[in-house]
Amino acid sequence: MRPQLGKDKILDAAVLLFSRAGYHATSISDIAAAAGVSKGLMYNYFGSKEILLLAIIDHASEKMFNVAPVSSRPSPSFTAELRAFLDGFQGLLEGHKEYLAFQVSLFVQPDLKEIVRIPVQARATQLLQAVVEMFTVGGCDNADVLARRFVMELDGLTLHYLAVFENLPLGTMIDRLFDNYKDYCK
Amino acid sequence: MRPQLGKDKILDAAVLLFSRAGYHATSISDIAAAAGVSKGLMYNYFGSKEILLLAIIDHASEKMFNVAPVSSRPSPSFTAELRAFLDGFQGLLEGHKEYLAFQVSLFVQPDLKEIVRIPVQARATQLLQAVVEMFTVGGCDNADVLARRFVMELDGLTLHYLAVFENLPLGTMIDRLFDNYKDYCK
DNA sequence: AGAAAGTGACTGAACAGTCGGTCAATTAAA
DNA sequence: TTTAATTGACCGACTGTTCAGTCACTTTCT
Repeated sequence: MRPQLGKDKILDAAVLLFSRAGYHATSISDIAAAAGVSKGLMYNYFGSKEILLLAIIDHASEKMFNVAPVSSRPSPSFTAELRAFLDGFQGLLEGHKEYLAFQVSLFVQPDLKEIVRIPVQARATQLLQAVVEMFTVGGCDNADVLARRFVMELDGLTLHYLAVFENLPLGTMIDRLFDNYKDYCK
Repeated sequence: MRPQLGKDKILDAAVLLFSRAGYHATSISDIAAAAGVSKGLMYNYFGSKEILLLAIIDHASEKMFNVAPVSSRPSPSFTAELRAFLDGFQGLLEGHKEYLAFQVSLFVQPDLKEIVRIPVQARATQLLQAVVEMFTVGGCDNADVLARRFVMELDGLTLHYLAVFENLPLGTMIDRLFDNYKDYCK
């Protein structure tokens, strides 16, 4: 049987165009044209534009947020762990700026939020849990509360980086976060 | 009371529908119908949907973020000032949740961001300046840096409140922010 | 071996519906 | 009467979606 080349091409083109222009501003025709494929093929693989969106969230999020759980790696110290996490986060921000902005946009548009709520929220809690675990094995008091605040700060940084102040000194802000949290745990 | 003019009815309906459903998911016909007015009248006052959007930002933001500058009010103490600011912020979040989500959505959709960048960014820097001033008259060291981090945390909290975790204990998180920043200044 | 039958990835014209936008005509106000 | 406010039928462009049909390929039959 002939390999399904089209499906991946559609997926890749859709991620790119959705991230570049936004969900509503990107038409199925645009995606098909960018993928070098017919419009009909899209409906052969994905039943609708909304289903394509869900497929993208699975597809792209998996590649992106696939951080190994803290406990599975040898953790030399809490500060090293924290440093590594923040470096990874910085890399994520710098490497996938447009897609991250797109993902935020999904959650802030009522019509799209309804569609993507479950999978994205699952990813969010997953991330929160990973941070809680980092603080827990790091021996912090009130790891839950601390983790939530930490993630909140991370999201604030993300929002500023993505949208508000274009030339935010990302490295400096990350360093400041590191300095602030490194002494909270033993 | 004087009957509401067509222009205002359009503006109010547009704010409501844009906030409820999002910019792209709201049509001019929807707005006209909700305002009890014809579609043509909308184009009499606003040249296009984009211009209507800009008008809304002026209209709604003015009513919403019209916080008096810190220096014009008598400031009994920094902690009181901070408390008042945070209470005001909490009120803003609780009272205009949908509109705030809408405003965030504008900045995170590439096509809309281009349209609203200047006015919204002006509001953002205005808010940042107000916070800097609060920290400055409060006698903080590094008021600039502190203010930026404070605003970042505020934005993170906003994002969580708006989108991520629906039942966030807002009051508790605000209190925690207050406790954390109240001792930074003299 | 070769022919026939079958598979499924892929196409693109066409669909009904919606969109933002226009404008000559009507109504209300000055 | 002159001016401004307001209407709603109308337009072309474009939307997401459908589906009958094509064709390179594999499997089965003779």
